[in-house]
Amino acid sequence: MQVFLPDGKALDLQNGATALDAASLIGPKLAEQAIGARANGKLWDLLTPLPEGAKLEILTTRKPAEAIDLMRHTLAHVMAQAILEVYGSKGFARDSIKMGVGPVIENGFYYDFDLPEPLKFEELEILENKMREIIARDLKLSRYEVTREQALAEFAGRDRYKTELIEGLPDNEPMTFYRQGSEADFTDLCRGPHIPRTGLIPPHFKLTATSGAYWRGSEKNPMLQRIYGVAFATAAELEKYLWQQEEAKKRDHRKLGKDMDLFTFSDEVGQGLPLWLPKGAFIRKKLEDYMYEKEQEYGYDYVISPHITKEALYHRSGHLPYYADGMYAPIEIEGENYYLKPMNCPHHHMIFAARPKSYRDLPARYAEFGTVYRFELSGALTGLARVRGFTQNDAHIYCAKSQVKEEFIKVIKLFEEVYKDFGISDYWFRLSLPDFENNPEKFGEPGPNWDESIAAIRAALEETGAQFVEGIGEATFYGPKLDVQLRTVVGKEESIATNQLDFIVPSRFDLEFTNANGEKETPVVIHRAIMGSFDRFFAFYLEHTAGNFPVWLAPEQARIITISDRHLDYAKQLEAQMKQQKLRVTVDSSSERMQAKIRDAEIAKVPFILIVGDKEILENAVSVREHGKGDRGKVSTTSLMSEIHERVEKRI
RNA sequence: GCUCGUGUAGCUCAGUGGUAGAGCACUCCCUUGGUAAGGGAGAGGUCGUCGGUUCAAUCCCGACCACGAGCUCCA
Repeated sequence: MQVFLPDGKALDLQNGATALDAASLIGPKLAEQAIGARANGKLWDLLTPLPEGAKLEILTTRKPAEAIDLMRHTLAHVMAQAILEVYGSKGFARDSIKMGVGPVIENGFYYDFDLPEPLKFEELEILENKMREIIARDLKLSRYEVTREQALAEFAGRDRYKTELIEGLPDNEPMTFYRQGSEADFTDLCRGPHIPRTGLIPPHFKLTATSGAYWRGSEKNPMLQRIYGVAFATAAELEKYLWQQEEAKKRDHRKLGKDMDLFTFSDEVGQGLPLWLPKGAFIRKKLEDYMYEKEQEYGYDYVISPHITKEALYHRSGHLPYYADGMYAPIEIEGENYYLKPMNCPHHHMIFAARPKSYRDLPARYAEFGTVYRFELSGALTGLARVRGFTQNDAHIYCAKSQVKEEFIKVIKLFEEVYKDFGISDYWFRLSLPDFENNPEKFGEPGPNWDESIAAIRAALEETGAQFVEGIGEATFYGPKLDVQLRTVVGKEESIATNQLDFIVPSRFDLEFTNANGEKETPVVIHRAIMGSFDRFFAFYLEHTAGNFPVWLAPEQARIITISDRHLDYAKQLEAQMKQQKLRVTVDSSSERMQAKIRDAEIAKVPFILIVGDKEILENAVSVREHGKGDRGKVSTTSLMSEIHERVEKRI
C-alpha cells in the first residue's frame, strides 16, 4: 500500500504497516523521535495500521504539543497501572480493582475506578510518584486486536464495567487492547491512540482532584471514584494552567463577596437564598438603575408582578406538570394551590392580555426586575452564580412575526452596548436550533414557524455583524434561542444570558392583537434577559473585575487619609465638599499610621485614596493614590472632583 | 438529588476524651508618622444542630442542616 507524506511524496509500505514503519523507512533518527502521527488530519498513533492512501504526517518530540493528547491518554493508562501497584502494595488483590473509562479531556485526563477502599486526596502524591516511576521504566506500548469473545474472556468475572463496555461495542470495528510493558504491567481495552513508550511522557503533569462520578453518567448506576489529572507538553503551559487555577481561586466571587462584605448566605434563611449586604446591594442597585435607563431608551415599559401565583396559571403556561421539579412545592391557601413564580412570562402575558391590543401597540416591550424562585438541585448551587431565589433582568417583547428580525437587531444592539459599558469583550452569540430527528417529542414537527423564526434571527445576526456559533438540539420546545456566551478572565466558558423566541405559548394564553385589516392575530414573544439574572451577572462581573469596581459602581469611591490628626478638620471639610457633589467618600480617622491606612484602603479596593497633610492644605489640594496604580502626586481638589465625575459619566 | 470531603471567634485556621487557642479584624490607651502592617491592653466562642456511647464529648458513633469538589439536571 501507499501513503503520502506532507510534501506529496508517496511511500510504499506493506499492508498493515504502521506510522512507525513509515518513519523507520524514512530514517532511523525520525523513528527514534517519533511519538505519534496524523493520518488524513486525524491524530493517529505509531502502533495502529495506517489506512490505504493516507496522508501521513509524523509527529516528533520536537513538537510535543501536537501529540499532547496521545500523552494524556497514555497517562490515564499509566495512572491505572499506578493504582494497581499502589493498591497491590496495600495488600489488595488485583482483581478487586475494577475500572471504568479513562479518557482525555480538556487540559488533561481522568480515569474512573471502582476501588476496594477510596483513595484519599492526600494519596494523590503517592499515586503521582508511582506514575513517575512507571514513566521512568520506559515501558513499551503494544497494540493488538482481539475478537469480542477474547475481549470478554479477558475481563470475565472480574470487571463488570469493562464487560459492559465490550458488550456495547459495535460489531464492525475491531476491538483493540493496549498494553504497556509486559502482561504483568497493564493492559486495557482501548481504542487508542497512544504514544509508543511511557518514557516519552513529559514530566509536566499533575494529579489535581478526586471525585465521585456515576458509571456512564447515570445516577442509577454505581458511583466510581474519578481521579483527574492535567498534563502539558511544556513546563510553561503547566505553570500557566496552575496560575490560572490560583487566579480563579483568588477571583472566586464567593471569596471576594465575603472579603468585601458584598453578600452572604445563612443556614437559617435557606440554601441558595442570598442576603445582599449593604455594599453588594448598592452595586446591584446601580446595575438595576443602569439597565432601567437603557431599557427606557430602547422603548421598554416597566411592569411589576407578584412573587406567588395560583396553580392554574402554570397549567396554562405549560410549566406544570412538566417543570414541577424545578419549582418550589405549592402553598395551599383557602383551598387553592399557589406557587412561587419560577419565571415572569406568564404574568407578562396576563398584562399583555389585560387590555385589547392593536397592531399599533406593537411591539409591546414589558420589562421587569422579576424575582423568581427555582428549586435547583442542592448540589448545583454555587454562590451567587446558581441560586434558588434570584432577580432576572427580564423582558418580553410582543410583536408581529414581521417584526421579529427588527426586534432581534435591537436586542443584539442592546447587548453590545451594555457589554461594552461593562468592559466585556470576549463574548459571542449562540443560535440554538431544534433537533427534530433525535428529539421529536421536545421540538415537534419542522414547519414554517421554525423556519421563519430561525431565518429572522439569522438575518438579525447577519445585519448586526454579531459573531455567533450554532448549537443543534439546544432550542426550547417553543422556539429557537439566542444565548450569549463569554469567556471569563480565567478562560472558562460561561453562558450568561439568553433570548428565546416563542411562537407557541402566546396562543395558549389566547394572546391577540388586531392587525391592520381588522383581523385578530396572535403575536410572537421574544423572551430576553440582557444581564440574565442580576445575581449571576454580579457574580460574573465580580470575578471579571476581581472586585476592582470602576468608580461609577464602587460603593466607596474615595477615602481620605490624613497624615496626622491635625489635618482631620481639612479632611472633614473636603469630605463634606465632595459629598455635596454626590461623591461617595469617607475619612479614615483611626489612630493608625498613614501607611497602615493606605494598606487598608488598598485591600478594600477603594478606587481613589486621597492623602492630605500640610502641603495639601496650603494649596487646597490632595495627593491622589489610585487603587492598584500607586501615587499620582498632588492634584487640586476641584480637578480631582471633575475627574471623578468624568469617569463616572464615561463609566471607566 | 448522589458520592466524597469539610463545619472551632467577624475572617483565615491550629488543637484536645477532663467544657479552647493563634494571626488578622474590633474596642480602648500610647504613638502624629508623607504612600501597602508602630506598640500595648481588652473584649469576643452552646467548638453547625439534635440524639447516642462515656464518670466525663468540641473530640468517638448516628441522624439532620449547611458549605466545597465532582457527577447529574437545567423551559
